[in-house]
Amino acid sequence: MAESTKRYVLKKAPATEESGSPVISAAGISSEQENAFRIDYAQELNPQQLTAVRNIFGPQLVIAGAGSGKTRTLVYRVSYLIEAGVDPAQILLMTFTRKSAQEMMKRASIVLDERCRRIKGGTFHSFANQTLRRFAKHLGFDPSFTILDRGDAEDLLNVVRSELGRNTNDKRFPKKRTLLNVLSKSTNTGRSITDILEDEYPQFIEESAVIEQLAVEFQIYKKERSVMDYDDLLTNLKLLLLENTDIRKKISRENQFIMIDEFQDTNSLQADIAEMLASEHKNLMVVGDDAQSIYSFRGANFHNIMKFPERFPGTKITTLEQNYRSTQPILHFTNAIIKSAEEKYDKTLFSDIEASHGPVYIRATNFEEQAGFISQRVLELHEEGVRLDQIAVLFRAGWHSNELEIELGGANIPFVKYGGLKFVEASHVKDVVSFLRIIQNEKDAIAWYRQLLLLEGIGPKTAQNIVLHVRDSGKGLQALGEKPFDKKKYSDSLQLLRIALEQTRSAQTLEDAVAIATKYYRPILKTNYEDHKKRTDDLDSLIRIATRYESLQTFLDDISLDPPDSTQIGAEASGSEDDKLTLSTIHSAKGLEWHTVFVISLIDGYLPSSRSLNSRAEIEEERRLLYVACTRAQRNLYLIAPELSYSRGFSAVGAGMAFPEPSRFLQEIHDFDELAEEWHLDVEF
DNA sequence: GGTGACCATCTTTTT
DNA sequence: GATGGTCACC
Repeated sequence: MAESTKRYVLKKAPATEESGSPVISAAGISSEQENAFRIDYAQELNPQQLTAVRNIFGPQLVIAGAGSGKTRTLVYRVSYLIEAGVDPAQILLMTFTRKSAQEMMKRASIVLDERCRRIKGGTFHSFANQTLRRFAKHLGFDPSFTILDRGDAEDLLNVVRSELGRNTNDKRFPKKRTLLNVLSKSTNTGRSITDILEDEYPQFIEESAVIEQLAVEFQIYKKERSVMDYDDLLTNLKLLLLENTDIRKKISRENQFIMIDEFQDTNSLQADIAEMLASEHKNLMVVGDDAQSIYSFRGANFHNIMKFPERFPGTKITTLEQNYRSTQPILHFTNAIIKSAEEKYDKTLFSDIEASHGPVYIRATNFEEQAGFISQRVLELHEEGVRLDQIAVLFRAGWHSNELEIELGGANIPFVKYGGLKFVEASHVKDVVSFLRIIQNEKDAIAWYRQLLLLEGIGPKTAQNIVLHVRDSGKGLQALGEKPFDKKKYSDSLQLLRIALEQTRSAQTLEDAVAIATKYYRPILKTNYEDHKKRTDDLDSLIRIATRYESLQTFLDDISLDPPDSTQIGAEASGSEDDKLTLSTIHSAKGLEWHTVFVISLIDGYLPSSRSLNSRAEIEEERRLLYVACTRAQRNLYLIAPELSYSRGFSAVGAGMAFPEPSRFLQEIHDFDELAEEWHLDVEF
């Protein structure tokens, strides 16, 4: 507002290093032993971190504030265990994404040696997947089961729904998306379907009996076809451990030391699994921060972390409060964000890192100006010697970066985007993947459907008949050429499909298999999609990704459980440039950090999202989201709130969105003016 | 039973 | 601005 003609200026950020940690004498457990260790843990870690590392037996809870060296602690604990003589294969490290597991293993092997790469690590889902493949038979599943992603699960649910006679014209019945939300929430929270309906979807309460039945049918359907959705991976693992004491004991003994990262984002189902995995030895360490709980929509409940000591009597609790990441002014600001939280466990982060400037707050006139400022500022920082991969732009939802992506494209600034729509979720990629899924699991009806519906002349009904025929005839693919399905309309294309499937199955390498699949698919792509030119590049990317895998199964598993990022693929193709700006949803930025962070579109309705205003709990989670975003910054933090947004037709918030207020979380900060400096932008013509 | 044109509805966030 | 659902016609 002030009529400032001064363009923004910024003093160079001091290139501060992490400060050294205090030393504490090695008391207790095995100091002679420790003396023989290659790493001087007392030298490398602060006292709290050291305590957490040395505590190797029994349950342990580590409350770790943002940037407090949580990863460092886990990494050193891994190496400590190995130095103490633990077989790396007996260490299980559960993390939120496979990427962070790999990152930790990498760091651990730098700290110690290659043995650290032999520990087991991954997400709950990937661990469940591996375990279930070993013991699938005990649950009546085929070990070559395929995994349904969200869309597949919804489609299958729709099939079941229509078989129950609730398909058309029924405005009173929830859509597949809602249905899956309800079922998923029920499994992930352990609450009954009726309970959830009453609470969140009262308009459908009358249908609760039907929905309960639908849930049962859905389970049967999936089992018959040897497919599991994300939730099944967890529930089936739990079931396996619960019903087979000998298997549970075996698995628990195989994993003598279990560590779980980001525990505030696990749900009770995952906590149950963790408990059973540790049942034989209780060597379970969980690490988390209640202030960073941002996954309650997936059934996570940050109270879980506080309940951990009740669940595991004798839990040792360690709190890490010193922050090694951000400057003190940034921490003053982030502490202020979380201070307004209704429910919090007091924890004030502090840092040794001084700085002359705090977070910067900017009101841009609109989204284009916001984008323009970022690209200009990024270029300047780059000039000053900050690598692009040390800069990130964070936002609430994937589409919030639309204008920015255009701007960056125009300014030739390379970037990767995380979160939002994924490469493998694009329909043409799913088409090819479903083709491959048929090879792995001939019973996978959803994959069959998808393939068959691509063929001219085949609709839902014929597709269903063909799938049933293939299953019941017992002749496998040969059945595709048989009697009722030799109609002229589609028999030729059906034969082409059969031949392609057979060729793919007998391919020597996975790469060949994917190449055959895409070759078969290319003409279909051309007729089905207007913009097939753009999409065809993705098929090449898929082949390239396949080269990294040995077996079809691991390839397909990773596609569902650890999918490659969409724009990363595009960027991979476009050049060798490694130094890229990061654009990311706040959720996907979890656990990461950058020299400079821009948090954009900080207006009410965006953050908090207009869809999260239904309850105090939801709003509080949005606040934590802002907290997570801001605590990613090491040296520079820019907060941007556009004054104008377009309300193009969609009426989620109505016309009021045209002149949005800055995020309420910013407005709630009392000393905002002292904690952040405001810059005014001047556009030069 | 399949197709295609028209309409509505959304889009958080992730395994 | 895409995707899904509905309806009328083949």
